[in-house]
Amino acid sequence: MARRFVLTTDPDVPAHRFTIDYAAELNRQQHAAATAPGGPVLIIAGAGTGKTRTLVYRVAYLVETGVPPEHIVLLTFTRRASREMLARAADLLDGRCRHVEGGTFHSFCAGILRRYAPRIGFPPNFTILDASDAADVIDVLRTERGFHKPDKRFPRKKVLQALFSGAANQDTSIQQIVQARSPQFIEFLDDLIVLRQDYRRYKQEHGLMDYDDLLNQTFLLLDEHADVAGRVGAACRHVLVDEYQDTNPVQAQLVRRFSLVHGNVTAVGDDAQSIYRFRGADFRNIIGFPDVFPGTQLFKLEQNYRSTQPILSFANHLISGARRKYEKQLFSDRREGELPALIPTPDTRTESRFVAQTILSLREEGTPLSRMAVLFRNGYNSYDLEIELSRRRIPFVKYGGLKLSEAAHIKDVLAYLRVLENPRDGVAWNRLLQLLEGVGPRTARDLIGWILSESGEPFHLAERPYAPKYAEQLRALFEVLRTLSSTTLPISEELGRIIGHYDAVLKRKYFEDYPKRLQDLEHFVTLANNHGSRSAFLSSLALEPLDLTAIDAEPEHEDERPLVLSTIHSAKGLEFHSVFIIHALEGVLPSGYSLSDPDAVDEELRLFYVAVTRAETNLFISYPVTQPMRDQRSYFNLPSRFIAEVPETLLERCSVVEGPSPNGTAFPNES
DNA sequence: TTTCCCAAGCTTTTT
DNA sequence: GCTTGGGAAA
Repeated sequence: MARRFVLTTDPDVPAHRFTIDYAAELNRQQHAAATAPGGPVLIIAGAGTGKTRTLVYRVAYLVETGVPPEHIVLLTFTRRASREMLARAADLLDGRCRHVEGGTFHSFCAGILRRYAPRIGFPPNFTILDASDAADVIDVLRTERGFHKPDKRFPRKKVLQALFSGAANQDTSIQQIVQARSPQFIEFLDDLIVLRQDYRRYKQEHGLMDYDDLLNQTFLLLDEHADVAGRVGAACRHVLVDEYQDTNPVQAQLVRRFSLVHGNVTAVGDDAQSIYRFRGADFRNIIGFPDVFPGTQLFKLEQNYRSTQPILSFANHLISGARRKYEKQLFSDRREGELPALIPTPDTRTESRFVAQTILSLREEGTPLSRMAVLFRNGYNSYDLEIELSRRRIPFVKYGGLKLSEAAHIKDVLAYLRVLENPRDGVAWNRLLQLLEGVGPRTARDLIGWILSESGEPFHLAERPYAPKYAEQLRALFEVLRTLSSTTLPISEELGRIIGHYDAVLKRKYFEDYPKRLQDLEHFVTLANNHGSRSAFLSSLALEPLDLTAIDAEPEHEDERPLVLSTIHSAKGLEFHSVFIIHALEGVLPSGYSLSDPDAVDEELRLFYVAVTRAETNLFISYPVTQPMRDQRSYFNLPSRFIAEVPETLLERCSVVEGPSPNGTAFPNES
C-alpha cells in the first residue's frame, strides 16, 4: 500500500470535552481499540469480552471527534444484532448516534442498489425474492424445460435453490457445489447449468433479485462503475463490521470496496465463533484481514466479563477439542460459581418439565424471565417445551425457526400487495392467479403473458378468451385490485379489504385450520400498521422476515418481559443470566448432516461453544435418553459427543427424579 | 388442464 | 410429521 498521510480530525476536540469518559468506562484493551486512529483496525475478541461494547463505544468516539454519524457505516450479520447495536449506540450519546448508517450487509446493499440499479440493467423498484420465492421461480423454469425425467428423479425446487445459492455464496462453480453437497445429482449437471442460466436471465428480465444477488450485484456495480464506487466509498468514512468471522468472500470484498476511499475499516470478530460455513463464511477471512488491509492495527480482548470461571473453564475445555487450535484462553474475574450441569432425562416431556420448572424456581429467586434463555440446534427442537411453557403460562419469545412471512397464507396476501406495488411482478401474479378455482400453472402462465403485455392502465382487464370457470373470479379479483390501486388507503385498511376478498380462498384451501390462519392474518395487519407505507412495509418485509411466535407472546404479557427461546445461530452476540441447552444429542448437536465431514463437525463444536458462552451464571445442558418413534417404539439417544468425555471436575452430572419433595427442589408430577 | 388423492421422501442453521 | 410429486379421474 502507498504511504499514508494522516490528517488530524476536524477542529480537534480535546479529550476533556468528550461527553463520555472512555478511559473509565472501558478496560485498557477495549479503550485502545475504541479510540484507535483511522486506518484498518482488527479487534480479535473472545466470547464475552465486551466486543459489542467496544464497537459501540468506537462509534460514539468517532461521532465525538467530529465524524458525522451518517458517514459511519455499521455492518452486522443478523437483523437482531443490527437493531440492538444501533439502539445501544443511539442511547450512548443521547441520540447523537441515531443517524449512523448500516444494518445487515443485505439491507445496506439493497439500499445502494435501489439508487443505482439502472446502471446494471435493473429497475430501481426491483423485487427482492426470498428463498421460497426463488424456489418458485426455479420451479416454473424447470417445468418449462421439461426436466422431469420420467425414470430418474430430478432435484426438487428447494434443493435447486439451495445449490444455486450455495454456488453464488461461495463463489464457486455449480459443479463443485453439487459434488460437495449432493453428489447423487451430478448426473444432472448439464441440466443444472442450463437451469441456472435460465434463472439468471429470468431475474434480469423481470427485475428480480434474490438474497445472493443483493451482495453480488452490488459488488458488480462497484466493480464496473468507478464513479459509483467513488461516491459510495466517499460516504463510507468509517466502516465498522461486527462478527467478521462470519463474512463470506463476497462480503469481505464488499468491505474492501466500501472502504476504498477513506481506508477506515474496523472489523471485530472471534475465529472460534465462526458458525456460518454453510453460507460460505470462512474464518480465514478474519485471519487474513491484515493481508488484505496492509497496516492493520491489531487489538485483542481476552478478559471475559460475562461468565463465571467454571463456565469459562468448561468452554475452554470444549474448544480445545477442535481440530483447529484456537489460541485464546478466556479468563474471568468471577471466580465463584456453580459447575455447568449435565442433565439426562428419561424423555422429551420430562426434559421440558425440568426446564420449565427450573425456570420458575430461578424466577422465584429473583432472576427475571428475560434474563434466561433456552437454546437449541433446530427450530423444532423446542416444540414440546413451547407446549409446556404455554400450559404453565410462562411468557416467551422465540427467535429462529419458522417465519410467519413464509407461511402460505401470508405469502398469498403479500402477493396482492406486491402486484399493487409492482404490476409487473410475475412471481406475485403467478401466486395470485393460482388462487382462483380452475386456474393452475398452465392457465396462470397464459394469463400472466396477457397481463404483462398490456400497456395501458394496470388492473384493467382486457378482453381475452377466458374460460367461464374462472372468468367471474378473475373479474372480481381485478375489481379489487383496481379499487385499491386508484385510492391511497392506510396500509391496514388496504390489507383489510384484501383479506375480505381472500377470505373465501382461505376457507376453501385451508378448511381444517381456517380459524388459526385467519388469526395469523389479523396479527399480520397489526404488524403492517407499524410501517408507514405499502412500499416501506414490503421492502422491510423482504429483508426482515417476521418471526412466527415473536408476535404471539407479546401483547398479553406487557407487565413481564418474556423468556427467550432461540436457535443457537440466532442467539449469537446475546448473553443471559441462565442458559439451558436442550437436546444435546448426537445427531442433533452435532447435526446428523455434519457427521461425515470433520470440518463440519468442527463447526458444530464451535456452535456448541457459542451456546455455552452465552451463559453468565448458570448453565444447564440436558438431553432426553429416549425419543418416541413413529411406530411407538422408543430408541435410545446418545448424548452429544461434545459432552460425553468432559471430566466431572468441569461438568457436573445430575439427575432428575419424579415425585414430591419436602423442600423447594420438588419435581412434582402434575397434570 | 386442473384437482384430488396417495405414496414417497426428506427433515439445519440466516439473509 | 409434513411437504412434494406423481398418477388418475373429472
